[in-house]
Amino acid sequence: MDNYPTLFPTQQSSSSTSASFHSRHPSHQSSNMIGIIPVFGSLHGGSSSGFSGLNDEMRATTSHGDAENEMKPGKKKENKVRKPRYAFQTRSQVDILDDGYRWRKYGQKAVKNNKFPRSYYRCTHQGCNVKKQVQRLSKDEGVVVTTYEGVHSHPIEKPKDNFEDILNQMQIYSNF
DNA sequence: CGGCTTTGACCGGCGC
DNA sequence: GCGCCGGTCAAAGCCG
Repeated sequence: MDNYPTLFPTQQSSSSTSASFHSRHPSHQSSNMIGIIPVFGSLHGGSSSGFSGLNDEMRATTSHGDAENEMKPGKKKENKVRKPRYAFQTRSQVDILDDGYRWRKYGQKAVKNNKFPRSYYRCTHQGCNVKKQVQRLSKDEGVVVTTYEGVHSHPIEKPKDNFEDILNQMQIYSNF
């Protein structure tokens, strides 16, 4: 199946699946991407990544999440399709970073070792099971970690064609 | 009036 | 077997 038509920051050719950070609310804060961590379904290694402090805080988030949606004991699907997971570390004053998609909040839980809660969002598009969770580091209040799970299979709901947005994307991509 | 946030309860897995 | 923990559901309320 074509579950994964496009991946994330692999190539710059797919601008549709990219993320354009812009706030819907009239609160324009300075958001500088200071780190991006592609998290795959292999966390068993443990110290495979060199993200010391950050990874330590995020371990609780990505600890037991490794495989696809259906992983039932006894009836494990041979589906080797693992859901891609990407963690974005962004410097922003606000938690809500609109990437162009429409998200619906479906939960909020307190995180251990963290004074700030974690918000769970889900793409409101029908058939799009992309999830995303936003967490703020207790150590650095100005750092927001956004973890995307899954890949969108539909165009971005863009309010309008803003060159600024596209420019913003390109800047983000050329940042690393 | 519709879509979305909120918030507590619930569930399944894992560790002890 | 029990309790903890992270993730999800769902009813009610809020806001445009």
